[in-house]
Amino acid sequence: MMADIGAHGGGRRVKNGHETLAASPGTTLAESLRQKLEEAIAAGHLEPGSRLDEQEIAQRFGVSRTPVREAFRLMAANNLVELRGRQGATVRSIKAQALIEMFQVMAELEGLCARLAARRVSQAWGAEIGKIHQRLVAAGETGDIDVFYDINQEFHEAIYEASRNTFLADQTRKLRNQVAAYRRRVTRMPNRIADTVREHEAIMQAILAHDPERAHSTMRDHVNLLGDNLLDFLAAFE
Amino acid sequence: MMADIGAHGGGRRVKNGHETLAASPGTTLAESLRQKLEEAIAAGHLEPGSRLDEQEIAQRFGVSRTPVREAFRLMAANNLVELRGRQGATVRSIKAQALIEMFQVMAELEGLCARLAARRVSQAWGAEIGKIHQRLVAAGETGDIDVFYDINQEFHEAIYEASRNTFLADQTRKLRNQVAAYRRRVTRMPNRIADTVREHEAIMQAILAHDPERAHSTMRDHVNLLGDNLLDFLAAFE
DNA sequence: ATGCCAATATAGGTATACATATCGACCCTC
DNA sequence: GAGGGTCGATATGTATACCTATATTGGCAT
Repeated sequence: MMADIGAHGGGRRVKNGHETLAASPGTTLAESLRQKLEEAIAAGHLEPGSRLDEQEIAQRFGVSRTPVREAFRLMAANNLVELRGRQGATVRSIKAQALIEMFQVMAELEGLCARLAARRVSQAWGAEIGKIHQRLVAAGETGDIDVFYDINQEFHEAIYEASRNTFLADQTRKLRNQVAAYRRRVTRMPNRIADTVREHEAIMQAILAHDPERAHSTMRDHVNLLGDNLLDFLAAFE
Repeated sequence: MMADIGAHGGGRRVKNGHETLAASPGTTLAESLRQKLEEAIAAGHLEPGSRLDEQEIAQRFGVSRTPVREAFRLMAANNLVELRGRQGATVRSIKAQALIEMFQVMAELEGLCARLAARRVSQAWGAEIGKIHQRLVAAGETGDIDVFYDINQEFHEAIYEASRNTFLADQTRKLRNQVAAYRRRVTRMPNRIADTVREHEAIMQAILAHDPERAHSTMRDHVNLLGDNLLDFLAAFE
């Protein structure tokens, strides 16, 4: 079922109770749609495997089919939807095997981020990541899963940036985005929060100690563990 | 300038001396266009930075603007063209800094391919890669640069496959494709052919010896060296 | 002469109309 | 009664017409 994707955001409101869509000049409808839909997928409002009906979405946002189609093409290239010619678009459903493969790559890329970060970080960055980590710990104690998830994301994002390799950061972000729909579920697993905090500490120490190899391996292990947890989680369902 | 992109390929020929376009059923015009254009870019027929005019291309292939636009969107997501809203599409021009970053990632990904390959390859694969390598050596001696380039590609492709991680293989292929337009030029550099042969031998030995770490490092070095050469080459021009 | 503003042209963005392939339902046959 | 084939509905793929934003060029003012 398609929940109320994009119910916030303040653009023009179109006539018949349609969803709103940012209409900032310089931006295009297709791009706005892509953002909205990707958010909806990442947030789990659009189930993997569910069909994306061009007309329905066009009506929902009060636009024609053309920008909707273009948004689909954009997302297809991000591996977020599958386009099977003449058979419509579906939210990409990732099989366990594919997830294993993706985590293997992601572990390597995030590991590279950490390695580069270890070589390049400044003192100021150390203070910043420290603050993020403190907030993560706090959220862990509160038990607010959604907040924890977001701060966790911030932590990794900070390391992407610290790698000072924008291409690498982009690639890693994209990949992270692809598995986001699945990843979110894992946060709710028994020891995941405590483990995450501990693993983040190890990563942080390695980076701040300017130890590239240790930064690499701790980060890689962290991502792989998450992947393992995710697979356990999926296995429990099917 | 736009050379004779897609002058070969045997689909229906459209009325007014247009380019041909494969019309295999089950495939879409947008997809066919994407392939043609990506080939043209990789082959260097479309210079980085050159403008892609929707109407011109539509006319050239005898289709409407719609599939052309969709092909652009598809390619944009592959990072092969840049779409600046309302300002048309251009073949992506990669700056030296970006190339450095991309090679850093590519080295890691190809390294991972090699590492996995070392763990997984069979005896049969060893024979096959050996044959490819022999052909590479032969082409090197002949001095046929284009053939050498293609066989070189085959060698790497064989390792992608051997990693048995289709996602990784896809990612690596895509990345390779993105720098293809630049990469081709490097093959013509003084010692590149001899170096390539030597480096490939080291990689091959490591993989066949089932030594993951050595496979990783030799491959990583190989890619990094190529990147360095490419940067030298570019530096000589600007 | 140079710089800024405005008007116009061009081309990308969007909407809609049309063609065609796929899927499902219903009927006929075995 | 079951299975297959055909016909029709629906949605995707494509074409085209229209709208609007951006760029360019020319004129005017400083």
